[in-house]
Amino acid sequence: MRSLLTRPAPEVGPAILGCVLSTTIDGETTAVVITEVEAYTSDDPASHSFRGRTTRNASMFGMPGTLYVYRSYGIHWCMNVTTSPEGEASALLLRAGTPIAGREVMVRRRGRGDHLADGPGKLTQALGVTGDLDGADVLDDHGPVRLEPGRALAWETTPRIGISRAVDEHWRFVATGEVSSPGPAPEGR
DNA sequence: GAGCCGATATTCT
DNA sequence: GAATATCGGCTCC
Repeated sequence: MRSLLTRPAPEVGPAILGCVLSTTIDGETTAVVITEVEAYTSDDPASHSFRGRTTRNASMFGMPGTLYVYRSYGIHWCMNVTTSPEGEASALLLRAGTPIAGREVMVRRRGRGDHLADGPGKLTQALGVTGDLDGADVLDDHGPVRLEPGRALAWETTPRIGISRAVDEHWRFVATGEVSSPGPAPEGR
């Protein structure tokens, strides 16, 4: 898994779709199948790391599998997983997932029963991810956030969302078709 | 279902 | 002082 992540984000993106992302916060475990990501590279004008290392984006320069959590629009948390070798600031923004475990916990955290994790801010809220987890290693089996292999999914690329630079790079990867999963039926989109 | 708008923190100009 | 890797609630079809 670590070697998989030690590549540029646009290559890792499609492989991450279908993987299982789980968190254990305050003894409560939740998990989703990743269905939507965006890639950001070190020489990418739209990336937080483009202007060099700062206190906020330091985790982006860490080893592959490092979690980078930042606050978006002052209100929401967004989570990334660092790719590429240490020192190279390439990362995947995790945008959405399908709940497969701990659904009740997500509903409580979100304060509603639908649209649990179909957006970047919603995903972090449903999983209980906050800035406290910035810098965690997602490949640590005993860590609070874990990334595990899953089923490969069909996918397509689209332009990235909410940015103004390098809009022509189609580095948003969206899973298409059904996510086969145990448990309650996943919500649609 | 699509489209507008306010909330709010951190960074950069 | 402006911009931003967003969301939820509101309106108006």
